[in-house]
Amino acid sequence: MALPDRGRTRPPVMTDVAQLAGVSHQTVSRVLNDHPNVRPQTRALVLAAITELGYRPNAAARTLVTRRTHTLGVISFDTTLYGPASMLYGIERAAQDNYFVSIASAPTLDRRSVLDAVDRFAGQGVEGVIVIVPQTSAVEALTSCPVDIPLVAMGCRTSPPLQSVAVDNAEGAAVATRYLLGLGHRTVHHLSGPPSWLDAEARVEGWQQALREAGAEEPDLVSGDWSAASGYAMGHQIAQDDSVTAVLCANDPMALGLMRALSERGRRVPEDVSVVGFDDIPEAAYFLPPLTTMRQDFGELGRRALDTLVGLIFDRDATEPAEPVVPEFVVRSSAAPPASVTGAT
Amino acid sequence: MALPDRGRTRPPVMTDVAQLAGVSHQTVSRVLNDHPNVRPQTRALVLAAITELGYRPNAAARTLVTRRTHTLGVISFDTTLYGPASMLYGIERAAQDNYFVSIASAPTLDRRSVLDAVDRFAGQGVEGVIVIVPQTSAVEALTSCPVDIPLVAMGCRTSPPLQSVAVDNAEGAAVATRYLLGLGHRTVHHLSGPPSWLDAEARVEGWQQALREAGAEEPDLVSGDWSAASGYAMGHQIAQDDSVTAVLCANDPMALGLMRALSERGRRVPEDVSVVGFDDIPEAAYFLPPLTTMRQDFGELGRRALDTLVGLIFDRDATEPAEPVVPEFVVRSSAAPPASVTGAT
DNA sequence: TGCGGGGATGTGAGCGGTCACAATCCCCCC
DNA sequence: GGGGGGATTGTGACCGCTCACATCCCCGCA
Repeated sequence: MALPDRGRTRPPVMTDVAQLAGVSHQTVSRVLNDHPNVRPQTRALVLAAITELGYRPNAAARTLVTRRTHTLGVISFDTTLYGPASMLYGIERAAQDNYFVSIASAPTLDRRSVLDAVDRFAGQGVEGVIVIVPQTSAVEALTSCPVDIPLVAMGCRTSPPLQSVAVDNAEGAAVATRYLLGLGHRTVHHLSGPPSWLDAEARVEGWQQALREAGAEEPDLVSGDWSAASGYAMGHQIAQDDSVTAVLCANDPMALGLMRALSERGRRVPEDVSVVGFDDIPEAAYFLPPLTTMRQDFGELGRRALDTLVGLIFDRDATEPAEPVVPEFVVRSSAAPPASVTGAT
Repeated sequence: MALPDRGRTRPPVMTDVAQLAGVSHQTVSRVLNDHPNVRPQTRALVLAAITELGYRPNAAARTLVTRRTHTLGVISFDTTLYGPASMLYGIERAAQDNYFVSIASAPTLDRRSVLDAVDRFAGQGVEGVIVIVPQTSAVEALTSCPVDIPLVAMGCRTSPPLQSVAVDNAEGAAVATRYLLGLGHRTVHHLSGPPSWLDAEARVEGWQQALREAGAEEPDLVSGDWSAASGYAMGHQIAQDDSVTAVLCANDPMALGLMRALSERGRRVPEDVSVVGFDDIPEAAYFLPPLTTMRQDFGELGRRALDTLVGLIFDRDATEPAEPVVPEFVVRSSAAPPASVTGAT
């Protein structure tokens, strides 16, 4: 299982550079690490030797003594989903200058599989881990994580001691709900995400609260699994109920599925039923009709997650919870006043 | 810039384990590496010491001597796009057991930025790199990559010596075009991807070839940038031309944008214009109307990319180009015979 | 009773860097 | 002309592991 002997000779090491430049290995090291107190002339000599030899410092050797890997791990469930993919992208963009980012997808989100992923990363020597697995089970597992490593959860609020950066899901859902109520709808139905997902739960709470504030009746909850397919399936159920005039969906794909189900049942959007999504995926503006939705700034979230993690890495006690990112409501045409208000059919 | 002193004492090392187990460090190493010739009793002793101490081998130290990092790098352009995200996911799932996968996104795909990414990875010591950046510029840069490292390009065919695993884009586009032609359309328009993207070009070729084979007139090419927004923008242009009855789009989001533009101009899909996409994103089945499209098996592609890369890592000369993955045509309802055939308006 | 030989284990030398510390060197000032 | 003192450079130890090799033990066989 050894690596084949690639290339002609063994790659140059620091001593080779030192020899060629006529200095000691330590001086080469100084040049490499931008130490002051190296004569410009000497530095130039070393630099020349480095390029001539095509020398590249050995990361493992350096790590062995500095104890820094400049690597962090990101654990995610399914990076094919727009949300996780965007967060991952945001993290990577933010980390690029200072860290390598290593990824791991947890096949399921039970305690075991999440903890295994953390363990794997710890074995690799990552300096910290960001977790995009906002399920209650995962969060519980992480809260009592046996591995001593800086950890940040991402996407939704978690309780201490587990640090997190979050979008204010509850507020987002509340704003959307109030908007629909404000349009004149008697009440708003909610097609939620899977029960054990924290952000799904937060959105449910926000929706409920807005309903309660307005004194509106709280319809039964219907939940999907984030996919358009589930939105479509549950959509048929929703479409049967003629009293439904407004539906808040927990993400955009489900809204898409719902709209298709609605259309198949001959119920028009927004004339008969108003639909609002969550996320603002790039395609949302081109749905038929264009989807009114709650935009999340995943890039910003990624940046904050990184900041928080770095804070944790360098100062164990930086435990002040970060402000949640507020989502932005994007009004397009999938939501409108109900027929009872406009007077139309 | 040193790491803070996390935890109470320094983590246990091999010698600690050896001492506790009453053996030499070498024996511990043997146990760790599943060497034969260790008495079961001794092995048990060592294992016990390991768990008692919570010992975890130091990856850097091991790498330093074995020269293996068990890490590979994936360079991608925008992992937010469905295609790249899925490929990345596929790679990660396939690699999980044997490698860590490190990611890097190239902000642009010029020579410089791609080569920088490879260089960064080389500095980290990855054993190989998979590149999901199928632009001509990137491929050219990679073909003459100065860094001696196993490299596999992903998504579309490249010319040797750069290895690649590919989807047969040309054939896919040809099949879709023939399908539309077979439906009775006089010709098929094509809303292509950006010019410098290899897979976009391959699809254009396939489309052209199918047209030529059928003796159909070849309309001017219209190209977008993969986004629904660009599909929408170009869609308006296409919608103006009443002679257009069938459009093959180079991916699904552009098809979505196109359909919206069409609908705004009062042209129905598929009655007035047939639309076919490419990729089969999970949402495609829920577009209005459901999109007929060419499905790509990105997971399989990821697996193959990994296989190829591993082949390259262990046997420099395994240079037989892999068979391209054939996409699967998925018929839904966005394409139909033209009005001239059905006799309707 | 002595010897060959293989299994089990120990010993010491690196792997390629960085760190702490020592050794120079140079310049300035008394 | 000699003594700081800072800038510059060199020396050797050491990070934690694996590798090559030496050693030791025990058994079978002559």
